[in-house]
Amino acid sequence: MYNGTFEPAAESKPIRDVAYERLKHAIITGELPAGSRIVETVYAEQLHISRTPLREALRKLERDGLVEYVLRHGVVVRAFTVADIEEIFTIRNAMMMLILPSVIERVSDKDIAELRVLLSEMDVAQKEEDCDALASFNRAFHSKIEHLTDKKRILRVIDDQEEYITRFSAVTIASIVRRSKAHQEHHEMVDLLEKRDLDGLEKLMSHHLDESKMTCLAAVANRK
Amino acid sequence: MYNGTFEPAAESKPIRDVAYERLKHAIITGELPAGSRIVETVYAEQLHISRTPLREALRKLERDGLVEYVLRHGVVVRAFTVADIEEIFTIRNAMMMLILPSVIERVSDKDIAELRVLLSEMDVAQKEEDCDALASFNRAFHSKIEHLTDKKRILRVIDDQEEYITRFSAVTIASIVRRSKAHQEHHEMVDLLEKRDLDGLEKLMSHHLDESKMTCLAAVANRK
DNA sequence: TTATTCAGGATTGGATACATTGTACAATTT
DNA sequence: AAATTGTACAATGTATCCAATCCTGAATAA
Repeated sequence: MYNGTFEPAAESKPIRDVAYERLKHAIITGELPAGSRIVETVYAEQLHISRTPLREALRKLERDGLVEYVLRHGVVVRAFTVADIEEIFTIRNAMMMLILPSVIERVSDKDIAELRVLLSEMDVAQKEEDCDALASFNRAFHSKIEHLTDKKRILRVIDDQEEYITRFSAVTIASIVRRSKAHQEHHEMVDLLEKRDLDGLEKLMSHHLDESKMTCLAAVANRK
Repeated sequence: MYNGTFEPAAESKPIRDVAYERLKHAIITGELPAGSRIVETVYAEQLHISRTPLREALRKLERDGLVEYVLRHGVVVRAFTVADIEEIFTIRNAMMMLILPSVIERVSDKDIAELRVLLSEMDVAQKEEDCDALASFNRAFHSKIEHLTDKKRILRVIDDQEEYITRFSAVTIASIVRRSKAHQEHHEMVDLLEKRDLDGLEKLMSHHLDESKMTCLAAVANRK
């Protein structure tokens, strides 16, 4: 009888997925700015992999719309215009309204308790003005709420769109005024969730996303 | 002086894209039913290509959500549940409402004339009960209207969702009652477009998509 | 009979080699 | 000098090769 421990069975992701995530992260954070050309041989070498898995990763990024494939020229990181940001938030807002009923319906007291824990961590980050921490907490907070839905496909659309704007989240959070207001709204959201107040949550969330969009647009416009 | 004709410069797509489209088509039409395993060597041979481009095509399908990747087992065609169809139509409807204002704003008399040409072709197909032709005309009709918008990202979401339900369009059109009603509504849509009646178009489109959803759901439920 | 082991084939993961295409720039021609 | 051609280099497109893993099923042991 085998009495040892089970090895995690080398549940390693394929290397192509590692490459995919690394590249995606680089694009989203702006490390790879729009217009950058991704030359296969260069990045294969840099990631210490061969071209085959790297190319598979590029094909995924292509379908994500993060890079553009130019016939026989390879891929180039795509640019984001103000119109893009506008649309992304529009989509996100509309999709959010579609899932909120199911979120209210499915949220448990345990979920709310967990959200409150997150909020208290965010309180600290807010007080200490730790924008990096706040950015990732924000994302976790919204993600947690969204994932309460059972509408997998709508959720996927939201997730996709959010990925696009992650690259701007740092910029958005830099605004002190908005940061404090948003933080307050996050608290209100959990209160409304606890009360199962769909109407109130819809209004607040819609407002919250609109404000976020405005700040984002302003920040991006300023940067130019 | 060169006086001949210009060759189309062999603007051939990469083989991986051909493979991608072929496989996508096979999945969408149901030729490759849900649950089918796609073995790389088998399909590479069948398409007379090597595994490399085929794998790139599979990675695209993976991001499309049409196939599922199982660790070290390759890809399997994903199944569609009733809930999926429900969500797909919900997304499509919501996104449609978001672009209609821009559609009304941008539609030209030339566009309307072209839509009427399409409609007259659809009249014939409708009269002759040529469901295949009607299915592709339907798609072309809706596609033409949607593409009048300048909201590229929202359009992309719509297109993505529509791709998913293409596999059911034949089923939907099979319903004689719905077919005739839908055909009539298509005529009304162009009338409303011509009048630039946003309100009317929103109502009609929303109703149209709802009816389409119902028929689709009924057809799929029956098939089991 | 039933459980187990182990060999062999099948399949995916990844790397490498070769082919094709495109680009840059120098050489040449007008 | 301007335009054109040619050539070398660089990058992508595709095929093939090898390794690692998984599955199957026969052979064997309990």
